[in-house]
Amino acid sequence: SSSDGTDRTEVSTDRVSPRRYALLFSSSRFFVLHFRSPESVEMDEIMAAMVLTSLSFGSASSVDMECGGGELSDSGSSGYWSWDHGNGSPAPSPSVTEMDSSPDEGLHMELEQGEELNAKKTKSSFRGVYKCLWPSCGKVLTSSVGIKRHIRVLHLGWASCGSPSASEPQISPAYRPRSNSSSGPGQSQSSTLSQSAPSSFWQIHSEHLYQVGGMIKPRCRSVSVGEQWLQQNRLQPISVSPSRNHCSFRKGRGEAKKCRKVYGVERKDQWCTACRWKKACQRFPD
DNA sequence: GGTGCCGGGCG
DNA sequence: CGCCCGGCACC
Repeated sequence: SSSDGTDRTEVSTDRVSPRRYALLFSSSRFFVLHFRSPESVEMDEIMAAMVLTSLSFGSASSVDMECGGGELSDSGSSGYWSWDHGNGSPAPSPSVTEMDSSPDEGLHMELEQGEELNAKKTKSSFRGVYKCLWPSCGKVLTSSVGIKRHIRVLHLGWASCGSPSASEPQISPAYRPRSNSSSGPGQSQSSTLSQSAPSSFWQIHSEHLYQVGGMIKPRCRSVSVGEQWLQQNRLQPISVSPSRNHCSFRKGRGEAKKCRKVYGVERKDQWCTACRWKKACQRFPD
């Protein structure tokens, strides 16, 4: 459904602190500096998408403003966001909390020691000001939504947030940066979008999607039951052959005795209805 | 061949 | 939706 994307965006983190922004931005720089292959542009885009995704968690109201209210999607160039420092909107309170072992899944494992140091360095000069670390940009904004929009519009070239497939940002001409917004650095990069993603990023992204999807239990019963069965038997679900990893997967025989074995065919009237109807046994589930 | 049950048909 | 069954995979 089309609302999945936004739901997924709003779900998990309202606890991303400004420090987390700095971490993300610094990691962006990290990859920009270290990958100079032709795929670096793709990496930049995906990284920026991740940054945007995380930024959108920063303030719950910003998500609502964009996805719910629709101001952004309708008039992206209406100057809703402050493009310079003159707005006077209060900078986000730098409530720097210790980055504990909160379940931050993919993002956390991206941040390793070196980047962590870099992040701390960034954070020291990070007093409520958001600096775009896009290569050769360095735009400074005072609000998270501003920087978010900045990256989205200038560097990604897309502004809609309701796309169900977050991995496919689309270039929307209506949201191209205006001539007076800022002298467009990185415009040449925003013109080429690609579908392929570097494996590391893609793992994070797909894992996130997978985990979110896991909350919505798969409709196909044989998958979930099959996974339970596999876990009970200490087998790796990954070892399931790809030809039967979807709804066609048929779980193996469970160890539990079913109505047929317990009562026998001659006392079929004592079976559970599911067994009588040759469905999955409800009385003795695996 | 027995068993469990998915997929689908029927009323 | 209740009921039934063909057919398949597992044992």
